[in-house]
Amino acid sequence: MMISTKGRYALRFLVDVAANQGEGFVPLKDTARRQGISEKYLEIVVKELARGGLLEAQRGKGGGYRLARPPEEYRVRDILERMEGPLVPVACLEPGRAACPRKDACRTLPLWQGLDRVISDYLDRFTLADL
Amino acid sequence: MMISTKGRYALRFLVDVAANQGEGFVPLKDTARRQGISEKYLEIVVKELARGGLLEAQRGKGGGYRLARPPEEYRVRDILERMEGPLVPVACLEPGRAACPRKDACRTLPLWQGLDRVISDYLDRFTLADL
DNA sequence: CTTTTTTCCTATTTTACCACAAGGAAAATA
DNA sequence: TATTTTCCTTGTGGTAAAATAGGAAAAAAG
Repeated sequence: MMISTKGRYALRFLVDVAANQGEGFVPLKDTARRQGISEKYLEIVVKELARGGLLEAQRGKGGGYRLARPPEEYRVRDILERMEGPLVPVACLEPGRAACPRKDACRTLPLWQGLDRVISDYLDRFTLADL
Repeated sequence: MMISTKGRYALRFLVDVAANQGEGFVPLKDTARRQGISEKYLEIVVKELARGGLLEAQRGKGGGYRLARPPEEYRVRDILERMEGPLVPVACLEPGRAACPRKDACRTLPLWQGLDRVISDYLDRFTLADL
């Protein structure tokens, strides 16, 4: 599996907030109920989004979350990478990794590079506004 | 990560066998050495390929493995799915799974279906002969 | 028939991550 | 001051990845 609940919930949360924020803030509790996601677990996910500057938070009564920017500025790939780490399909393509000693002779490397490319390109074509 | 060492090793093993089988069998030990893979672990991977009919095995001296068919009849996707299970990017697309109750309202489902499509299409374009 | 080479089989281990659950502290509003 | 919300820490049960260990069974060569 490439995308865990962390990434999927993050996306669903953002879409829900985008759809339900008028001028104010959307409390996590409401989204959790609407989306049928465990409140406590969603907290973990959302906190990560807030730390990444994707969400603005407001505590206390009338508080909650809202998008930090307009929906069309959220690339799906950025959201997912924040939660999942790099979305490479195989370990040998991970950034910041010592180059594989067989990289020049490896018959399969080009295959993985192509796959990585295809996935990245696809996910770059979508923003929150498209959902 | 989408593809684990199981899938990657399987592919490398098959490529190595294809390249090194003349008329006879290629012993696992040799491939393990050439590819720098743990012999014992590679056994597990290869046994799965043999059970799936992708390889023919011969025990004893002069034995080893060879391809059951010509290289161009091995689709990369089939090889990987044998080792990894279904290659879907998210759990909700797993075959034989109860349909998600929100599937009609889900804003993100089409995104995942498209991603799944893109990945499958890419991996269907390659066979062992291409590597 | 014995030795060597190879695949075949079962079990165990280590490590890491996933998907939560629990309980409260701190802030903000009414 | 009471209530609502986010924030923070900690624990937990399950599952999978990536091996490792130790031998049994077959096949060929001597």
